[in-house]
Amino acid sequence: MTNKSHDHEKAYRLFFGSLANKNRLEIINILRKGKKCVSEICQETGFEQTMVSHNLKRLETCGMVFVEQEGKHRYYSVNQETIKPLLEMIDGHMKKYCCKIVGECKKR
Amino acid sequence: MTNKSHDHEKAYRLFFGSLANKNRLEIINILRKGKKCVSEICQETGFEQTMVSHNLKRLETCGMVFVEQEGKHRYYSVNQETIKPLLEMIDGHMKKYCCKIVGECKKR
DNA sequence: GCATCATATGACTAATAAATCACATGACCA
DNA sequence: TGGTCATGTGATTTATTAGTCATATGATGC
Repeated sequence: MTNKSHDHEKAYRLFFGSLANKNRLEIINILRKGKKCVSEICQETGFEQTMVSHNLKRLETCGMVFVEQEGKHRYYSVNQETIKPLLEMIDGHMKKYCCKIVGECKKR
Repeated sequence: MTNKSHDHEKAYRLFFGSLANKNRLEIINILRKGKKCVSEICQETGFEQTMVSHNLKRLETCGMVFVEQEGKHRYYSVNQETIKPLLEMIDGHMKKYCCKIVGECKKR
């Protein structure tokens, strides 16, 4: 296939992979409640700063969160236009299928 | 935290992880175009049957696809109610951010 | 310009997930 | 009931990803 479709596929993979991770999931769920800077996220989660930064970068790369500098702090917030409704929609799906998923996993 | 919230988190992780993979992404995009059985998917993609089955199982576990038996064949189809609109919404996000994502990746 | 606080980055190791291989099951028909 | 076609499953190997450590950058105030 062309390079373009390869890039395209890679971007999708990166996008989904961004939330296929316990820590990033926790971070984005905190940000859903409102804008936060790195150190606030560290405090709220107990995570290491470097790990939080790495993960925020990934979320930012994928267009899931935006960042703005305020003095020495950098405030992160979820993309309200696309990601907020998307996450809500996924919550809807999960309301229906979460039990099933958990159940199937436990079988193994 | 409780077991319940742990399960919850695990289900989300599994859900997102399901599409964070080149092959499953290709499979679900084929299914978006219509119901297909395993061997048809193999033909269209050139993938091994066992790999396709493993991946379909994962998609099915997450409620992304449904399966129905027809003779010796098993036909898989995307969940029209929740997953179809979800994928369309993500396509919308990607239309805006795909270039950014690809770009950021290439820097490294 | 230097100290310090907040955050980012790169390289490496550790953890996780995916593909493959060998085999099992299940439907159908002779 | 035995053969074969379609698909599923478990175990192992291989590949990918994430977290950590050490260090860099960047803003602020003295």
